[in-house]
Amino acid sequence: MKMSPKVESFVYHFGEMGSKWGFNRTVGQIYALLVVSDQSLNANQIGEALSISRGNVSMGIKELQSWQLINLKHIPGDRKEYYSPKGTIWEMANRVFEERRKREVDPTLTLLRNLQLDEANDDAEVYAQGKMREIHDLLETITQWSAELQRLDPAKLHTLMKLGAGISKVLSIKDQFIKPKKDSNKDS
Amino acid sequence: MKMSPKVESFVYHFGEMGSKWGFNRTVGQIYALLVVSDQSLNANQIGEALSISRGNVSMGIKELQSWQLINLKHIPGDRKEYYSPKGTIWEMANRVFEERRKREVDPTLTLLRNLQLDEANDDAEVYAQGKMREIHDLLETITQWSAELQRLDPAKLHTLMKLGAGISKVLSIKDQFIKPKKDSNKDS
DNA sequence: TTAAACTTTCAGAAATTACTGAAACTTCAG
DNA sequence: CTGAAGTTTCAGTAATTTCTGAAAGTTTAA
Repeated sequence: MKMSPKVESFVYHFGEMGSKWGFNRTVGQIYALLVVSDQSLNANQIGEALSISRGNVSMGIKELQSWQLINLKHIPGDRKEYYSPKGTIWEMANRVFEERRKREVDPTLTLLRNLQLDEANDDAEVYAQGKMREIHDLLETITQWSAELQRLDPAKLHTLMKLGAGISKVLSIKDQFIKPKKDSNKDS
Repeated sequence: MKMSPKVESFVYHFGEMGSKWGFNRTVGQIYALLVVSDQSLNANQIGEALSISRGNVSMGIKELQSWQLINLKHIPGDRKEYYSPKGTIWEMANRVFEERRKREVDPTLTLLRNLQLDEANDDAEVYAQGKMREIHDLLETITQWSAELQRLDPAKLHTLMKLGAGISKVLSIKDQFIKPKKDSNKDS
């Protein structure tokens, strides 16, 4: 398993990107390699292509499984396990967002809610709690929207997104239909 | 400068979060501290509150400036510089997205485009280029949408977001208005 | 059962990233 | 100017994260 120069630069670049997106360089490289390979690969092939140890491949695979990003396949007459990316690229992006939400955003929301419950002891704490509430609301809003995005059919959503107008036109249409209720959101 | 227990757990938590969002623990802590403080703080106060060295504070401040996340203020009769967070929380989130786009997504798009330009040498490369194109299109779509989001008035957008319906209703409304053109998107 | 073929685990080593603190630099009042 | 009050830089050190490879574990064909 030798990578072609194109695949190689793709894989190395996505190793670096991966490390900014929640998994380490090697994990990013393994996933990138699987995505651009037209066939499933076994652990030895992966290790050989990326020049990393067998143990490291195994850990990387495990990590990708915890993100639900890969499929495992058995080829008849071969005892090795073969790996391939699960779902489309779009589904992959969704899954990464979703997983990070669970791992990072949810615990933050819990913390912020708990800190709200504590009575403030002085003005400084009142101010701090106000800011924490702003952050809480922002995170919750983003979470809700992204949850709804994920409930849509990916192919349809993709088409809609590419279709043209973009979100500002969408929102202006929404505006004409959904009139703000009188004084129904005192906060913010 | 001693942090209250509430502020302390908030600050430490956001230090950890920060390290998953593109800056290191200390930078996250400094920003979190400034956000919940009702007054601007100078470098000594920050260092004391977080128990970090003067040099580290300086590096953190510099990093936050490169993300355009803080303001600098001079208090008459005091030669120290005082720092406070710039803009609202929502603007902060926008700025972080925007900055990461510039630093991470744009170079990726460039790479992917360059790899497209190279003629494929065999079937495997044709397959790989196809996948790279999918990733390119996904990133570009996300980029466009987020750019449009940022062009909207933040306050209005926030209100709209909290208003109710959510994106799926918005999209179904859009659907009724914008009919797909006949066969106009052969790709995807 | 057994043993060959494969996968996983994990302690220690290597690589990377972050932090300290002293020295260099800057600014400004007198 | 001068020097006191402040900020920044950066070489060396510390902390953290990642990787290796040998040993332990698992699976399956015979």
